[in-house]
Amino acid sequence: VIWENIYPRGFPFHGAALRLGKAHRMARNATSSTIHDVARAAGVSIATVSKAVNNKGRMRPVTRARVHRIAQELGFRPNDLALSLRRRRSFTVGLLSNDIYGRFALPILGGVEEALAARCTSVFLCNAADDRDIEARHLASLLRKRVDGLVFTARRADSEFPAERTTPRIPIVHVNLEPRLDGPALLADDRGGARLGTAHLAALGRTRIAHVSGPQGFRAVRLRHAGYRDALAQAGLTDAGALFGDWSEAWGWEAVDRLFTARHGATHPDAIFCGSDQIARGVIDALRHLGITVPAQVAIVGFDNWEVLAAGARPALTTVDPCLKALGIRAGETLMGMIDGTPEPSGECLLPCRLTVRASCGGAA
Amino acid sequence: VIWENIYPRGFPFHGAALRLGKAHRMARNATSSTIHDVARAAGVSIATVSKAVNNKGRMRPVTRARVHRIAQELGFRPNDLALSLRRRRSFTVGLLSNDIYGRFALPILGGVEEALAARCTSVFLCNAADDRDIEARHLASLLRKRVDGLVFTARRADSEFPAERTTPRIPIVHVNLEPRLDGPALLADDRGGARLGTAHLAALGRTRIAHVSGPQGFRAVRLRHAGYRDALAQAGLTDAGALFGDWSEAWGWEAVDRLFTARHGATHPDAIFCGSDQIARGVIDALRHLGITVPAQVAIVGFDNWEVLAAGARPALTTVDPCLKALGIRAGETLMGMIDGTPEPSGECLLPCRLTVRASCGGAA
DNA sequence: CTGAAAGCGCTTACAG
DNA sequence: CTGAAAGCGCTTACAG
Repeated sequence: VIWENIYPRGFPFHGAALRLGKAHRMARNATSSTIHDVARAAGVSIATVSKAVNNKGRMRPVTRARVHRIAQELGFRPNDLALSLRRRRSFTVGLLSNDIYGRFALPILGGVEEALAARCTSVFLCNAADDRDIEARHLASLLRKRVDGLVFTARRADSEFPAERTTPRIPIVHVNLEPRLDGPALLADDRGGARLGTAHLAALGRTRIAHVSGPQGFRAVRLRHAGYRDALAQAGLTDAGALFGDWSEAWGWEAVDRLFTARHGATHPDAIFCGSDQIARGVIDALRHLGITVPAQVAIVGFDNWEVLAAGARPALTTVDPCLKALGIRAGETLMGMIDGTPEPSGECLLPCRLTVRASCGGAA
Repeated sequence: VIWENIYPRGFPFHGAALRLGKAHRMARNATSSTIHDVARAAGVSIATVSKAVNNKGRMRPVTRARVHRIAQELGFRPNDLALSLRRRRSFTVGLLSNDIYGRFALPILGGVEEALAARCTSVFLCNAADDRDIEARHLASLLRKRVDGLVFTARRADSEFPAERTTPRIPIVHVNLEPRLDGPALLADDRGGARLGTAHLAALGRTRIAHVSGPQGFRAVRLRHAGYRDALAQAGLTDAGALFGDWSEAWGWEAVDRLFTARHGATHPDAIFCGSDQIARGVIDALRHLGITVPAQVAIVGFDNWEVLAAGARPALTTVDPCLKALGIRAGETLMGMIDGTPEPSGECLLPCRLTVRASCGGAA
């Protein structure tokens, strides 16, 4: 095929007749029609085309209509790159995480994307993969691309992320992450959520409520433990034991072994508030294995509302939902507000968790 | 605070001394220094700055060094918007899915992002959320942003996605999705994977291998079933029964009930090849509940290598890994190749699955 | 009602 | 060795 003049004015190959495959043509990003093409075809100036297609300014209705029609026929698609250059606003934001693969980043990411799409802005997805170099490169690239704002998220709220400490001069929001740069941080209220889950157990009449959670090095673990103790105190109950291990089902099995097999007598817990659904899942499976019925003998509450684990459990797991997607949506909206000029205080802002009631506590919703 | 002249030449407020808050300033995207600023400070022309910072052209080393230093001091960061406009290449691609929340989109997405980041191109994340309108809007936005290429992915390989049927004139690749527009499609080899899993069971000496899978409406279910039968035929074994239900643990429990409780005699399977890890998980738990030991009495193989389910199972699940992340990486590389001009045939390209051996079959790796 | 011109921030032949 | 100028594709005051 001979393509003539597919290179626009000013391009090195302009004017040459070149023999090119489709692939090559596509590589040059298939020069779609511009405002000049429309202007020429409609017999007007580019200024008029601009006003017409943007429904701005004043002109004879018939002119506007003709321009519209021709733009349509030519498949005219305004070039946002040019627009952004002029506007000094790209309608683009960067989402940077140290762990995009993590199960928890996903709903946040989806929420942010949803909120931004609703405000006509696109999001660049960047995974720093726990690598400082990659993180720096992503950040530099985002800044060169003139994103209007930045959102940071991480695997853990207490991550040392971003490592970069110089704040770029654009709005920033942190999601489920302690803020390390200027700008607000939206976090799930772990402590409040734990209070909610534990109080649910107490309200159902359980009096010997144990706690099985992850590594105490995690901020989330400490906060959830604190919330558990808050609720106990409030209900006038005493601590039936808090066990800390790792984030795994295996640890749930082991904890049950410690709580029910190794100990004896009537001191067994009648409820367990777990620090994660994974742990809760192990606990439930282990109890069934021991012939201890859930919820009749022991009621269980988890944390995370990780659908595949919680809904698949037998009985299905009642659990605290950190509402990560809502967090993402809220973050997206906050960022858009800042971009539009609404001042936002730096610092942490906690969003409430919700209890998702299934079958593992017996009580109905 | 009085900010003078923070608006560049040509901007409506240029030249005015304005009283503005920080938020407002940020909203205008904090006009960072341009090539003109550097040129002025260095006492050279912008052409020279351009050549200097890009290490192109020839000039006195001392000039280059000075420009470098000044650019550094001024925190000069080239504006990619301007660059892209000139180059007609944005170093940006769009990733559009009908289900970004899905567990399967995640590793694909991560793989694509990783491959593209390595080639200095950023990815726009777009979730169509099964909504035609949103899909169309995202697509239009991506095209206006002049992405260099597009990758489509979906919850199911046989999704009617994208709904849009007119192919944009830029490279496209489909990942784990039957192609509906021009361009190649990279898919996991479900049939080959199922063959792998079933053959593993046969090689271990199992002779009565059953199959428990999801809804037959899914392409993946039909292909995995076919692969299962391939392997059976190859091993000279007969079909010990294929059951189709839904993608849930509960269905795994029910299938076990049908296979082991409802039937009697010596005809029980000694192995089950499951169509998903979720199903396999239900099967394993149900077997344990019945006092049937895995793998001694019954060996299990799953499909997906969904870490949280497979590693958490007791015993840990041997399963077929569709290598989704590798698929994503490959897709990213293919797309970059196309953008650079390498022609790529349209049509499906299957990538091999791998067996991840854990404990549910007994045999070691 | 319509258009010419300047400008957004860059790069690249081309001339000096 | 260095710089003036044109051009990427748009928008917006301003003049006619």
